[in-house]
Amino acid sequence: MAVEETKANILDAAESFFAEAGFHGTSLRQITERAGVNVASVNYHFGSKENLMDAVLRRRLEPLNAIRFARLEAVKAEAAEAGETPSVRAVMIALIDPTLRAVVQPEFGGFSIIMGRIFTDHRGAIMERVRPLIEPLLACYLEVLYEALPHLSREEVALRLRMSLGALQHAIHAVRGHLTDSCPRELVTALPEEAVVDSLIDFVTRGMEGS
Amino acid sequence: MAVEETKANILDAAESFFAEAGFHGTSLRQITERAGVNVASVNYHFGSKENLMDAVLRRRLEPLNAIRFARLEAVKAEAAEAGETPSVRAVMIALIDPTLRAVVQPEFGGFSIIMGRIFTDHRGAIMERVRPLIEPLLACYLEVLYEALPHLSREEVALRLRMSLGALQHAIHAVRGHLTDSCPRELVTALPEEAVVDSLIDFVTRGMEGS
DNA sequence: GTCTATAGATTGATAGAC
DNA sequence: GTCTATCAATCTATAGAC
Repeated sequence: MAVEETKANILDAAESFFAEAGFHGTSLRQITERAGVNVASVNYHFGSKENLMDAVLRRRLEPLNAIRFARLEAVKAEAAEAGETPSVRAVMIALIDPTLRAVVQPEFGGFSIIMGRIFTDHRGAIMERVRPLIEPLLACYLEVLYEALPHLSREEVALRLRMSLGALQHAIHAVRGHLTDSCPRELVTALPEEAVVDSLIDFVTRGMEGS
Repeated sequence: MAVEETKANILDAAESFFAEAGFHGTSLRQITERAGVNVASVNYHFGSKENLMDAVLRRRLEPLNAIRFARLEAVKAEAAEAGETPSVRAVMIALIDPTLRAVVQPEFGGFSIIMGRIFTDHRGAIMERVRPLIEPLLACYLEVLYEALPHLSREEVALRLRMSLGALQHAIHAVRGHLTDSCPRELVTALPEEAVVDSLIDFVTRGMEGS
């Protein structure tokens, strides 16, 4: 088996198990068995279980963040060309649209579940390793939102962004739950992906802009 | 040591460890050591580690849910007396106000972190055990919201409630992060509890009511 | 009810043959 | 690069003295 294929198989298996049972709830033996590789290969290719989790996250987050940065730059450029400040709605679309669309792709497996869990994990070594992947992105979006909402305090804008991220996270779970398996009935949406994207963007735009 | 005191000490220690490292990331030895009790006492008093988690959750959720049910009933009664349907805002206050106020109390320890993690866990034995504590409450709130928003489809209302719960969850983390320890800077709010409650209620009311 | 001691299984990581 | 074998540590749960 080619090296990259072996690594990809390990990453796929790890992603699904970490989503299902969490980092501590998953053993390397489960991962290597599902990946069809040897027990020792995780430590050979990744160094440790923790490094493996890091690789699982980076594989998805780095390309996704590149897109989200680019989308924000495009919004800023377009507004600058018109001599205006970007609209709140345009900024939120730049953040939400690529995120939700990426995350519902089947190959993203349990990534959204892992991220959702990490996002509510304030402690632990893993959060420390994801933080540098998230903070710069949020900082860029916040800068633009401060300009777009000059009548609000920075604290208020940051809190509203945080609440919007919560809405995004749960919307993702609502759609993904629909795609995957057993969920509390009330928490799964029967709406198609398109409808959820639209509803979410309207929801957070109203939330960000109000009063 | 009195029995109830022993059990309470175990529950306190378990709550903080489960919040810090998760269910699988916590050992009974860590819990019993912090609680100042014997290793065997968990199995004596609770039967198993999983039952202990169940008890940790019930201790907080059952009284909190009783309050949230009562608050909803009060809103319904008040509206019925005036011959109207309850306002969306009143319903969201009934849900959010007691939740956020309970959860920021110091004795609630890591409960909000545990709940946040479970809420994004669609699988696993623990979710199965929490579900009956959550679903009936959501169902009651949804019934009232359907009436208050008759121009929207039921799917749309349910999705919006879910997104509001996401906003609530992240608002809780924003305040609690402020009260506790290291968090990503952007994700912690410097605003006082009162301001967060107000901002959150405005945010979700706008989100639920729009278009 | 609380304790010590331990069974029995599983873990992450590594050493060394091929 | 992949394998087997294994180490040393850790885990949950329980048995039995007090």
